[in-house]
Amino acid sequence: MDFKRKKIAPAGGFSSSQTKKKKTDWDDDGPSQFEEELAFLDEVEADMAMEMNDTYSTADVLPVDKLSENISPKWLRPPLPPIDPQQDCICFHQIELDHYIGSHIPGMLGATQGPVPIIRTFGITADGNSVCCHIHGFAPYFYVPSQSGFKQEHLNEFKKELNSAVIKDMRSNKDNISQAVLAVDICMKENMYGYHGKKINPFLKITMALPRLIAPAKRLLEQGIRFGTFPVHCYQAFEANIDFEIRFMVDNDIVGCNWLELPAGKYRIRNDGDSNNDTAKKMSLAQLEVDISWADLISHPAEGEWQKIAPLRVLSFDIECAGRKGIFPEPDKDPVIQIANMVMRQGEKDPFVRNVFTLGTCASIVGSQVLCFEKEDALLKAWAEFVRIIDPDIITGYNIQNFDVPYLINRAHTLKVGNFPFLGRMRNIKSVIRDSSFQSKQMGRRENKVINTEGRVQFDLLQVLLRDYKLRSYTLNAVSFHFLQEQKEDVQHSIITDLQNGNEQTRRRLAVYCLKDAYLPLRLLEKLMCVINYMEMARVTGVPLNYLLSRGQQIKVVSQLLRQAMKQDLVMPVVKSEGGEDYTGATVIEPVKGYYDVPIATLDFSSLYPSIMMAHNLCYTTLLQSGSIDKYGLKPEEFIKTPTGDCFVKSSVRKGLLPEILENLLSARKRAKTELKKETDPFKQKVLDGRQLALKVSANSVYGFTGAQVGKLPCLEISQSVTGFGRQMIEKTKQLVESKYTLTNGYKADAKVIYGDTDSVMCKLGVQTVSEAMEIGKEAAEWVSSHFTPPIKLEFEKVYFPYLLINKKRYAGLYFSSSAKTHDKMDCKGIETVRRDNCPLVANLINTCLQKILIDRDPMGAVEHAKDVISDLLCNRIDISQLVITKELTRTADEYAGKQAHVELAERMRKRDPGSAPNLGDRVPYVIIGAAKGVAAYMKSEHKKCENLCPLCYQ
DNA sequence: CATAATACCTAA
DNA sequence: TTAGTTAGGTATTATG
Repeated sequence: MDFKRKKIAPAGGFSSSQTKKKKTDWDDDGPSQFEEELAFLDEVEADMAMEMNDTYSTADVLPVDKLSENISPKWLRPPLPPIDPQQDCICFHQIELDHYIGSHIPGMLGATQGPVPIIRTFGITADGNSVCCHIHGFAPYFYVPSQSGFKQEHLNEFKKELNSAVIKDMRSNKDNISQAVLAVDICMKENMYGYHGKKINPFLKITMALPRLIAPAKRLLEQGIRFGTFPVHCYQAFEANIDFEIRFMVDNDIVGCNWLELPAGKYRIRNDGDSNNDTAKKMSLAQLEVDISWADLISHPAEGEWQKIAPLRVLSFDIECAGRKGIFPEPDKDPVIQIANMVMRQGEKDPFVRNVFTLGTCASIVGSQVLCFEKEDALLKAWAEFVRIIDPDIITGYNIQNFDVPYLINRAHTLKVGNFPFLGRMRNIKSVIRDSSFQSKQMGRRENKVINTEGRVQFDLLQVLLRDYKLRSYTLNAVSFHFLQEQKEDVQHSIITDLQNGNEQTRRRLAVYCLKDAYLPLRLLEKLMCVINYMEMARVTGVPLNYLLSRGQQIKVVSQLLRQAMKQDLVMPVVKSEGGEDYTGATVIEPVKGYYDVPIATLDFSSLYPSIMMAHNLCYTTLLQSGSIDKYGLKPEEFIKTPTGDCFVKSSVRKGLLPEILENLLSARKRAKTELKKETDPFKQKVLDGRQLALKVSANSVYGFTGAQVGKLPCLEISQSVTGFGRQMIEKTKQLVESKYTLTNGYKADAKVIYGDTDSVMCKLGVQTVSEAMEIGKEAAEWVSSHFTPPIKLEFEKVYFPYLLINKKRYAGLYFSSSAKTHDKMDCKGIETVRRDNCPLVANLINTCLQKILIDRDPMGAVEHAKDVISDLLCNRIDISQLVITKELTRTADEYAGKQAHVELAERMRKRDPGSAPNLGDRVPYVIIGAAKGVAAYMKSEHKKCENLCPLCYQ
């Protein structure tokens, strides 16, 4: 008998701590692979420097406190070339845009007295110089229809103010004011109110009337939105719930991360001295700080040459703290002992700055600068200065947003390091920690800390991964393994303090570990093309980069909708959102369950919901209200009735905004794809690929937006019509396929649609080979397409052969698409193998069984295998400590009242070691500690004959 | 003990 | 001051 316990390889890249190789004596080990990699970077750099001779002059040191003698010239940005404001234009790649309340600057548009709102944007020139630009004269506003209860005395006050206004354009349009009034943006803080019958801050009154923006509102009010859902009189205000930044960007055709141009003669450069008192003093750490009026600014659409990306500086860092045994480090008690930094220019391969700040001595590390400090406060002070000198545009790391940055700020506060919390680009703005909670159906409730770093975008890799990827584990180690097949340096958390208290060699070991933790996020960012993809998303949807990480899906659609609405002279109403009835969604065709040893052709509608909206012109502005048909005397050929009974006018009467947005997105995607094919430069290819992906994702989220009942502009008539059309289409597709491909029509067999979900049908065509199935599939797709309104299109996508249909939303098959000879992959949908709430043993077992069934075509072999594994399990031949189960802990332990195993476990972990206790949203690996009732009896019974999975696995 | 309610995660 | 949708399978927990 075999008494040895079998080792089960962990599935899904998860590796429990027990399986890791333990290094007990690090001094005896040679350099790790990472150390060699670091050393290699040094060599590469030396060669480059020889060729290019690219050292920067130290003359351009930014006016911050000196960071001892360790300042390296390569930390500095390239020196600013001489600029003649009358002759030279300045172009920069804008990466952040915000606003503040400041005061008037002579020569600039806007109110001359009192506080004025100023837009501020940061960016980088093509040469890598940092720019801070103050944009003057743009005022917040929203539209108020004159008949909606706006008091006449307000209007009179407005007129008075306007008559004395300094902006001359305003005068010529003053007669519009009685028709439509532009009032304050409610997002403005401090004693300013939107118009809700409340008070209006006087300074805003005189800056409000931007004539070209009155025009559409006026027309709107005169004509009404003829076919709009929302009659004007129903709403107090239009576009009152729009963020000021978005308002500015939309009105000026600026999209997130595009290039801005300051034309020669139109801007003023700020400088440090106070010699010139009509020029404001430089307030930022940017190399170039300028003022300009909003009307003078030129925005370049992200096309052609302006698709380029400036050499942005990306800083990745990681800190280590000396925690007490078993207690999670607390910033008021536990010191920061190391901070590792990696700085890279976007588009380059390797970081050009690599260093580590250590508390206490540390032996040298080839490929990295080591900066040793005796005192912790000096270390923190120096690091903050380092950040200000490096002047990063993007700050990244792993969980920096909720751990590293707050910890550093709190620690610096405890140690009274005065200048520490100035991590942004503004000299006078302190970085403070704010708590924010964000909840959405997509991501659940998420508590976050927010730290302001003006001009620098925080790009916490953990947050990116939580948003974009569904993973079994989100530890840096697991993530690195999953994407890079690489792991962290092997240092247990518990020994960090011991390493710190050791000698310069042990601290060196810790420093290498810390460096790798700063390096890995950079590598991951690169591998996953996060920066490029996010920038393309910002450009496509028009929102600033930081919105993409801090806000939800809706703002992206709102931004596009506003832009399109402006083109058609329409304004967006404000609706109060209230939860209501759910509407019917898609159809899932009842599956004919079974194992199919014949090819199954799969036909899909490509971008089903967007194409429905385009085909039928579904939009807010085309929806007809009950009674409108008679009221406007519409002829039957001028409108359609959707399956849900809602009516929309055809595009011949009025073209909808949503269809237009979708057409633009999809045609831009087509363009990007063709450009991608032509492009040979791998960097540009990445950009284009990121772009086409962003375009696809944006198109698909438009439907969701219309159905979001707690949202900015829900319209269930649209969303339910879309799903209604979808249901009709999949049903019709099934009928068409089954009626044409029949024996009587001369085909080999009667075709049968055995399954379908939302936009796809799986067809058994009665043919024996993959290539036949492909051929008929293609023909069928084309033929069926001809029965629908363009651009709706059914496409042949793939053949499954063989195909195992277990249930609705649960199937597996070998996927043939690129070739009829060999399968591309084994495709599993909804089965345990793709779910993250199973123990890996189950996932592995089922995966192996599926392979036996589909690849080896040996179902009985699969049964035998399952029996063997269950037998091993029941006879205790599997090391139970390897049987790791992971489950999502999405609620606080209290809410569960200790009723689920993983919650119980979380509580025990907290008791034993509060430091390692799981937090909200963490995944908790745990082992079986007791079997359920009935398992013992089950084990005693004839489990050898059991063909089902052992309940143990599920316990 | 049977059934309903709920949690979780996925398909599209 | 902010949040994309519905359909649906499977396991676990609550309830009579």
